[in-house]
Amino acid sequence: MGRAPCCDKTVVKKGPWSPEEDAMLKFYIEKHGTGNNWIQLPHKIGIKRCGKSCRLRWLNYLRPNLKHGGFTNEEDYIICSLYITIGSRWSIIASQLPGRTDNDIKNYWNTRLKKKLISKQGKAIHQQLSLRLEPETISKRSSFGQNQILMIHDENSKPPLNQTLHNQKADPSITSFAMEEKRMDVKDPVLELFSWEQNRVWFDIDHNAASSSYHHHASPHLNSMTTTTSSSIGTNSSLQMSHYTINNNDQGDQEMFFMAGFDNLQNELFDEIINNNTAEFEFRGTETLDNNCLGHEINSFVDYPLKDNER
DNA sequence: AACCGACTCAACCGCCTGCCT
DNA sequence: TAGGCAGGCGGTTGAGTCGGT
Repeated sequence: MGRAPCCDKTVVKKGPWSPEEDAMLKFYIEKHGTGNNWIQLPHKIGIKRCGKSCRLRWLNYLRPNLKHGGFTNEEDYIICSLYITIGSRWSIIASQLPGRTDNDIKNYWNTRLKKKLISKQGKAIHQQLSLRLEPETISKRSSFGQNQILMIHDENSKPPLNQTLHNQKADPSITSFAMEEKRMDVKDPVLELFSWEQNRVWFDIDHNAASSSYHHHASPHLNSMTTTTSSSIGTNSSLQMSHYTINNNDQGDQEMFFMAGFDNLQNELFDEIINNNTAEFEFRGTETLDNNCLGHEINSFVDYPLKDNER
């Protein structure tokens, strides 16, 4: 036996709301509030609607300060960033966008934004999103912090998609990588090159002041992003690149990269991702050592467009 | 002008969660 | 602790609209 319905479906009206119904609902709630009981609300107002329908109508259409349509580039960016990180948890995404409803964002993503991204970045990125972000594989209790860059590689040598996230509850202390390996010879600014190969993202660090050149290879597998690093002098060591993890329900932890200084560039970078067929980003900045933590201060980036035969 | 497929988005459905008794 | 219930949520639907032929 199924669950009892919340109201008598044979009595309540369904379909689009009339202006009169809207006016009655709006007038009543503005005067009396919801009374913390949506089920009783339509009876008090005197409209033949299901309580859930009243709630939805109020939240998605009638309540004050709602915005409809006209999503800005910044909103696009936030939606994409959060979708990549937490999946289709529209209410959480909506909580980051004042005046937007989860329904609006969901519709906008499904009808426009997803296609926009796919058309710009190619099918591979979409496949990557689908693979990585099956909602059931990510804990609903996960959270996220500031200064995160989620590096998404794909299987076809397309560019990684780097995203930084906004969150009002972010932990401001998260600003740098932490290395298990203690490195005491890092003094001067370095050039960092981010790129990708089959099944892995990689970046080079050229230590001007050091006697060796290090090549750090990150292998962001679906369920484990523990990385390894190797240097030109032949040592291999384990590199912990993240302070932060997202718990997958069944498959262990998923890690992310963190960097400092990226916030200033995120909109510019995002515009490049959205509007151009960017093949590669090269990040430039400063590497510092602090309490045995290797920090990467990103000051600028250069993007390289896709070649014609890659479009 | 008529048709038709694609698109949009308001609204519904049903499951899950958390609160209350 | 268990059961009932309302709220919350994400997926889906379908009527209306748009644009191309």
